[in-house]
Amino acid sequence: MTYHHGDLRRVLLDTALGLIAERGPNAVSLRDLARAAGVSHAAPAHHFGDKAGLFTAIAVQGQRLLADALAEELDLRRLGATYVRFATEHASHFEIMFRPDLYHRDDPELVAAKARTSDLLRAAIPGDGRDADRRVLAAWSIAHGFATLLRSGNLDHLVGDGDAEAEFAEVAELLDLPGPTPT
Amino acid sequence: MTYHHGDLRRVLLDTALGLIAERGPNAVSLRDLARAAGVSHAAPAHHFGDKAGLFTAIAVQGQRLLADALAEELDLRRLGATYVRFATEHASHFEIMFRPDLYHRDDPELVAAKARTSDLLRAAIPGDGRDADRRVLAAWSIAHGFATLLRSGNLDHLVGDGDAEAEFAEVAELLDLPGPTPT
DNA sequence: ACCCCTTCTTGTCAGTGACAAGATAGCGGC
DNA sequence: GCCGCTATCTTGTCACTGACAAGAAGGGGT
Repeated sequence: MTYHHGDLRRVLLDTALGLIAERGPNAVSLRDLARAAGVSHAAPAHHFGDKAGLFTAIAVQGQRLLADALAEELDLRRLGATYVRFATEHASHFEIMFRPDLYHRDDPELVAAKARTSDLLRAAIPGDGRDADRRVLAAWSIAHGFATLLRSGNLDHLVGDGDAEAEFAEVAELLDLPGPTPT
Repeated sequence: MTYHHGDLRRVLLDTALGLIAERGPNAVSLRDLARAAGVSHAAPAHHFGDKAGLFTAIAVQGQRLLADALAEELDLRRLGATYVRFATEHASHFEIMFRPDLYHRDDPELVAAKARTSDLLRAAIPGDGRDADRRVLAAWSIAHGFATLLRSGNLDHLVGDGDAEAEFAEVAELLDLPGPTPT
């Protein structure tokens, strides 16, 4: 229990997410993390190899969570809202996921998780020509842009506090996308 | 010339932009910057006070450049393309501007520059009701999302190398926005 | 000639990430 | 019951970083 509690990796990940939520990724040090988890300053390095390794693990977890969330939404027009909700509910994950300079971009697990997310997005749009690609691009861009601007505090004067998701739903209506399986 | 060349601040800013372009903002240290500029390790601190102060100066410069670029484009539908072009041409600035954790968010100069950019965006959309707000939001989101996803390497399989701006122009057509001054 | 302010330097300190080497615990084989 | 083996975690150390303090160099005004 004391030396080998076997759960350290999970504890470290959870603790790291908490620290990131408080202070942002830049202000998190491996030593802070170790202190917060009550272990020695080199324990994190063993599990993640690197500081980038820690963030890689978080990015992988985030991609999987995002894919899971997207997989449950069938209506294309609501997919964007799901994306925005993910960005607010899993802010720490989202924060890391789109900062490739923080983690190991070519980690196999990460690449796989990312591919799954990307495939889900792609599959949500009917058709497979360049037009369909553009629709994927447009839908992803508007959702990602909204979520990112929101997180960086650039929309404070345009969007209220709790209703970000609802606000986005109305914004997304300006985008010309097909409804749910109109066949 | 040697001791007081009076241009150090500008030189440091330019050098910093170069370093950021090479290695990203996280990998830039004040001491690297000082070395690259050929001055002592504390010289940057004098001009910018802080590491965050350096990034604040870059963010201010970026906001002004962006505002200038946007001010020259009258056609609303091309505003997004201008935004995307700015993000690729001034990648280092863009990178910093939307990382509030890196700089002093409440710097007066920064707030002013940001307000000018925001006003320009706002003024480009006719009307002033909630509908107009939503159009601003939609246009900004899709441009920002596209630019951000592009920069983070998430669109590599969807968008070619040099034609990002053209590709975005086509994507943006899916957005329902009024043409240039349809009065 | 003097003062004063800005600009830049030298010196120093705690904190950080990475690495090396050692300690501890659990587990299978015999 | 004991021996090794390996994964897990600790202790010790190093170069580097950001921040700060104190001082030197230059320039302008009077």
